[in-house]
Amino acid sequence: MSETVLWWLRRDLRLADNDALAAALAGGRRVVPVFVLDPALLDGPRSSPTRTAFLLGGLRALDDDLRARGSRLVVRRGRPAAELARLLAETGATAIYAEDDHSPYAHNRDDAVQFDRPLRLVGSAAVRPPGTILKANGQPYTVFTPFSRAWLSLPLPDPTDLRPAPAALPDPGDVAGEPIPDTPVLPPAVPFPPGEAEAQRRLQRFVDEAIAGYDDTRDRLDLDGTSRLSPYLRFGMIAPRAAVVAALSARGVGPGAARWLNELIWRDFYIHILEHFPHVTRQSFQPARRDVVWRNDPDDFAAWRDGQTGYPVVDAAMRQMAQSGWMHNRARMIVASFLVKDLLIDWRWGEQWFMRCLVDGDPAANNGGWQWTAGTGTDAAPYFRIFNPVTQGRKFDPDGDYARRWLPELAGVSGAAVHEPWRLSPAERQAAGLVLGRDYPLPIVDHAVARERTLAAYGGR
DNA sequence: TGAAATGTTGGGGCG
DNA sequence: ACGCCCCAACATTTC
Repeated sequence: MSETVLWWLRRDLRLADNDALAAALAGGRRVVPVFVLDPALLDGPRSSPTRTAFLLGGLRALDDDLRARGSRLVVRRGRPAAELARLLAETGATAIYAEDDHSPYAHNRDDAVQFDRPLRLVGSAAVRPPGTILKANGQPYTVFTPFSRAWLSLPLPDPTDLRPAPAALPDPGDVAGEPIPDTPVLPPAVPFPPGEAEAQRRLQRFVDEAIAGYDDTRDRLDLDGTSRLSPYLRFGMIAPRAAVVAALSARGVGPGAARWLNELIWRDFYIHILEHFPHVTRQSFQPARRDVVWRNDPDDFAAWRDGQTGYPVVDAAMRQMAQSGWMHNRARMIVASFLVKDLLIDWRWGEQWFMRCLVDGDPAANNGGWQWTAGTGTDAAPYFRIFNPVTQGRKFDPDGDYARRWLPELAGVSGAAVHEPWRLSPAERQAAGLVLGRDYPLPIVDHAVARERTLAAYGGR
């Protein structure tokens, strides 16, 4: 019998362009594909039933893809190191192959895998793994623009660098596993069918239809101008390298492709930041910003969380996330600015709530985004950059369609006036069938007042 | 990957 | 014709 190895999947749920799979297969070995359901992740304080449901759907899709090629997915549950130890004993495997994963939790998890047979980390969840982009003095970048310049100066991938999915896979043999759980169920309102095939279709559709206009429409809340690939990138249902190749190939269509590539470089940037500065999960990247006196009013937090702040663009976005598991990136900045700078609530409260809701919730990107908004992070928005929720709504949802889509109680208010319902005349409110304070809240804070309060709290004056 | 306050300019109304 | 004022539009500064 030929040699056996384990292929341990974590966040690379795909067969195409999977370096770890290719390395496991080298030499014609028997490969046992393994996924370990890790209770520390699935039931932790930062877990999300929606994201778990998406993951389980991805496992099902992967299992189908494996079975179509003569293999199957072995699913176990427990502490990964313990389950892998059992699997090595049961299969006689001589090595474990996995794609490198870079969060602090991932490193601890992988460091616990210490056996007489090696864990070989091949490839990366980043396009360019941490450590490969450093300043001349060997230090990591902490500012995005020079980071991206260095990122782009390295050899760029092209289509020939992408490995096709193997047409056939070896039979993993008789290895015990548990059925893929059927709960939690992905709510029908979540518009992300899991799986590698869907991820590839979306990338293709985005490149064909939307990437040319991405530079103009990416910030529009009311349009479908983004790729909506984030959940798939989060779980590696598509290789980030494949997304980069697609962006590079589309450069001829206009500035949109370069802009989207820039977003993919931001993704790598925050993976690197988390790798080099793991303390950012617990506190501000910038020591000078650790002494902000947060108000942390629980009622304000509840209003924000539930989409009941009285600012329609904020509330629409929070309800979009609660119902669909996803939020437009512009809206993420708006609601984050509102929580941190209008309500003066610790950004970590918002960061955790996002992790509990988002299908694409990812520690690096989520932490980076929150610290950016809070003005506490690398290359962050300055403390005095405070979004005006009305201005943002009028600018990026100019007809009010996004607000009305998620706030049925405002359906009777037409146009951009929906962004400040408290300014409607009594006659207009009556015509819209709207009683403020009953159907929809009055603003929980006056933005102008809140802004002054935050400028003072951040030590501006 | 802001917004508000403040400053400047230039056209038009008007005495 | 001229100065004065108002104010919108734009630019700059400040938070």
